[in-house]
Amino acid sequence: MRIIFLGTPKFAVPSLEALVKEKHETLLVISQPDRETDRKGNLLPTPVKECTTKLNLPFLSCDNVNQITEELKALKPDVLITVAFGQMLGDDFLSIAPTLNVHASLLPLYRGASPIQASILVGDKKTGITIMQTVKKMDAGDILLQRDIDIKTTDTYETLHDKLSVLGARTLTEVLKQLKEGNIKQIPQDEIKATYTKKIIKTSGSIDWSKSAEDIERQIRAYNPWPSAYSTYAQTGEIIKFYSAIAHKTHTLSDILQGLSDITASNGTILHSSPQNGLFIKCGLDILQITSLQAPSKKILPSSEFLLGRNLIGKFE
RNA sequence: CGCGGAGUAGAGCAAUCGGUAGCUUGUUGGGCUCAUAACCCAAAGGUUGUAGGUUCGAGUCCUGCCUCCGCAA
Repeated sequence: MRIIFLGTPKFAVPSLEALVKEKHETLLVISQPDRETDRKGNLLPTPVKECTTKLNLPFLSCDNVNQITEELKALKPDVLITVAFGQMLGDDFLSIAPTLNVHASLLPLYRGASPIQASILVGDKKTGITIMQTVKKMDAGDILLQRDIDIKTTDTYETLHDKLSVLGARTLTEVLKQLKEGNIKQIPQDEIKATYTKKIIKTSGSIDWSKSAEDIERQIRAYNPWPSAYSTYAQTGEIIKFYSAIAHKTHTLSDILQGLSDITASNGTILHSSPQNGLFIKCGLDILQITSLQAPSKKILPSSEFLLGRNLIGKFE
């Protein structure tokens, strides 16, 4: 099929590669303009742009595709595909040809910018990919196909993102195949069940120690590696980032910690800290054991190594 | 030249005014114990990222370069 592909970040790359592999005719690939910079301030190409250079595909950077609808129409595409593109699409654009979107959740759940993080935060057992029609209302179009995937208790944003981006590519090729054969059903979304997710910002990572250890552990996984869950170490005022942790029931740990610390302390208190046993922090419910963390300007370290060089006392706020 | 931090033993960190480079852990050897991620003794392990400069003397001060990290999503 004749396809115009719109995508920007890493998530979209496997889908684009799949189109090429399935020998669809990729008329044009469009990304947001390059925005990320390295430490020296040089602009970095978007992952999709980088991929097109490698695959030798026609490419265009564009900060508003609604202004080039005529040019796109002239290419006579059969279908337009958006994967994490990042621009609002207007009526003119959507009238060019059927437009499909690859979304990383089981819609109508988690519409919006951070579906992967949302599914981990909530503690869902499953999430998945939805291929749907792109309409003006965000992520609200009719569903063409869904495929689900288990969320493991060890999955972080990064691992789940990578799995879903591959699943997204596979699901997309399936839909295109069905579309070509002309036997595809469209199922409207149940608006009542729709939920929405916001764009993640830096401060989303701030830890509220009055939450349960389980909730905080999921927050750590959902925001690993970015923006990462963090908290202020009261003793020095430094922001410490947390990358992995284990939630323990208070009653199963009280034996281990007995005599070492006061498990009735306030939320955020460091109950125990030693290279041998690890780092334990009091939460609103139960106890969180931090297993890897990072001090400012330092590397991410397992807690055993982190605690060799410095002893943590007091509390996090 | 976007702003900031860092580089010291295998690993993680100290080193006050510029004056003997230490600590924890790991490794190796020995000892002890019913027993441990236990305890005791000993040893090995460093061109302090790199190239220069200042100095009687530089981990420390100055300049260039390399590498890593945070901010900027």
